[in-house]
Amino acid sequence: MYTMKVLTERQIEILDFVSDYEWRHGFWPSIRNIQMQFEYKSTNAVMGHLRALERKGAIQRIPGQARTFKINRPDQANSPFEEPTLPENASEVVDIPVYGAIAAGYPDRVESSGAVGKIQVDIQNAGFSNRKQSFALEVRGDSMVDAEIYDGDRVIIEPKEAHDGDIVAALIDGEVTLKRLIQKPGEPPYLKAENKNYPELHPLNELEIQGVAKAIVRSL
Amino acid sequence: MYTMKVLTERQIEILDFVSDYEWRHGFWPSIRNIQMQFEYKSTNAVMGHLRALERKGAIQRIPGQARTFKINRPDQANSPFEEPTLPENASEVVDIPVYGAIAAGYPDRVESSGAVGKIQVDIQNAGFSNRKQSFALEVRGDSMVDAEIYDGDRVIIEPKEAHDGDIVAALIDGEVTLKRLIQKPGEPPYLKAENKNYPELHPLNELEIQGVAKAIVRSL
DNA sequence: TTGACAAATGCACAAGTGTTCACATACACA
DNA sequence: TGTGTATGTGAACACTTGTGCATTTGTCAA
Repeated sequence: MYTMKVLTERQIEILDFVSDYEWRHGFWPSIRNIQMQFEYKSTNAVMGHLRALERKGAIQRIPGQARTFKINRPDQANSPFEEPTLPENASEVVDIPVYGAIAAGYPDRVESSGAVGKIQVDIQNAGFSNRKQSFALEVRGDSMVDAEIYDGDRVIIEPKEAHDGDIVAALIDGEVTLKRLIQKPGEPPYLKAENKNYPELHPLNELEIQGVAKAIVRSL
Repeated sequence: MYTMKVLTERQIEILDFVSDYEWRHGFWPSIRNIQMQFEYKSTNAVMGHLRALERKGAIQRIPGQARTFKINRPDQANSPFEEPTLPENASEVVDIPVYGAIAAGYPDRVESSGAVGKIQVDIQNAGFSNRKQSFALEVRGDSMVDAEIYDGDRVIIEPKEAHDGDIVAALIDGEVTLKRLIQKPGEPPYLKAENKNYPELHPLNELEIQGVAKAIVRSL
C-alpha cells in the first residue's frame, strides 16, 4: 500500500485550493492562478509547493503543459505513477452537490445550508440533465419506506416541473419534505407519504415544488 | 428554455472528443491535442470548429487561457453564459465505472464486459477510498430485497477483503452473484440471500470475493 | 451563376504558462 | 554551529498555446 508522505499546512492549503478550483471551474488552475489566490509576489513560491507535493506523491503534473494536474488520493491503492486505465465506452457525468438533510417523516426545514459534499452520476444511466444544478439531500424519517426510500438515503433532486406521481422535494406551508405528489386534473395538488402510518399533507397556503427526485444513493 | 443550435457531424465529433479527453485525463485538451487527434495539418481547423461550437452555445471557453473548457448540456435550463454558483463547502469525489449487470437472484455471469457508464460519489459521504478502482454493477433479481436492494439498482463494489456480514460480489463456482457473506470462525464461508425464497449458497469448489458492496444507487 | 457556410491548409504572432537561477528568512535538529 | 527543509522574493527565459489573416475546396440553396 502506497502511503503518502506527510504534508505541511501550506502544502495542504495549496492542494485544497487546486482541488476546489477544479471543482468550481471545471478545469485546473494555472500557477499564476494559485499565486494570485495566496497573494504570492512570485510564481516560484507556488512552484516550490507544487514540487514538494509532487515529490511527496500528492499530485502529478505533466511537465511543461498547462493546467494538467492529477491529484492522488491518499487511500488510493495503486501506484500514483501508473496511468489509470479507463474503459473505452464511458459516458458523461454531472455533478450534484449534497445540501443537507430533508425530512421524509413530518415536514421539517432543510437542516443545513450550503453543500456538505457532492455526488456525481452519469447521465445515460440515471437520466440526469441539469449539470451542476441538481442537488442531493439526505433523507430523515421513514415516511417513504413503501417507495423503498429509507432513513439515511440520499436522494438526488432535479429542479424541474413535477407531475402526478412524482416523488418531490416540496416546500409545504414553509417547511421542506420529501413526498409523492398527487396532482389530479381539476383538483388541488397534495402530498402523500409512502407509509400507511403517515397522513396525507394538504397545503394550507402554499405548495412549492423544489424539484423532482431522480435517484437514490445509499451507503452500506 | 435555451435551445442549442443544431451541430454538424464534425462539430459533434470534436465535442465528443473534448468531453471524452477530459473524462480520461482529468483535464481538458489543448487545441493542438485536438488537432493531433483528427490529424489536421493546421490548428486553425480546430479553431473554426471551436468557434462554431461556441457560437452555437455548445461550449464556452475563456479567451486566451489554456485548456479552459466548459461544456453546456443541451438540456441545461440556465443560460450558458452565467457562471454556475457552487456552494462554498464541497468535497472531493471519486469515479466509479459501471461495468454491467450482476445477478442478485441465482448466480449468473456478469452480463457485459467493459464499462457502460460511471458513477461518482463523494468520499466523505459514502466512505469510498479506491478512486478509479471501485466499480458499479446493475442488480438483477430479487434475492436481496430484504436488504432493501432491488432489481435495477446499481451497487457500487469496492475490491477489498470481505468480512462476515458484508454484502459482496462473489464468484461462486464460476458464476457471479450478489449476496451476503457468512463467514464464521472455523467454518467454511458461504453466501446467503436476503430473501426467504432463496436458498443458501454453499460453494462446491471455489468462492472468490470480488469486492464488497459499499453503496446503492437507484434511478427513479 | 451567386452567395453563404462548413471545412481545411499554412504561416506567423503574442499572450499564457511552466520553469530555472540567484538569493533571503525562519525554524528544527544534531 | 552548521545543515537541511519550508517558505518566500525577484527577474528572466523558453516552451505551450490560443489566435488572426490569407487562401482553397466543396456543398447547398436562392
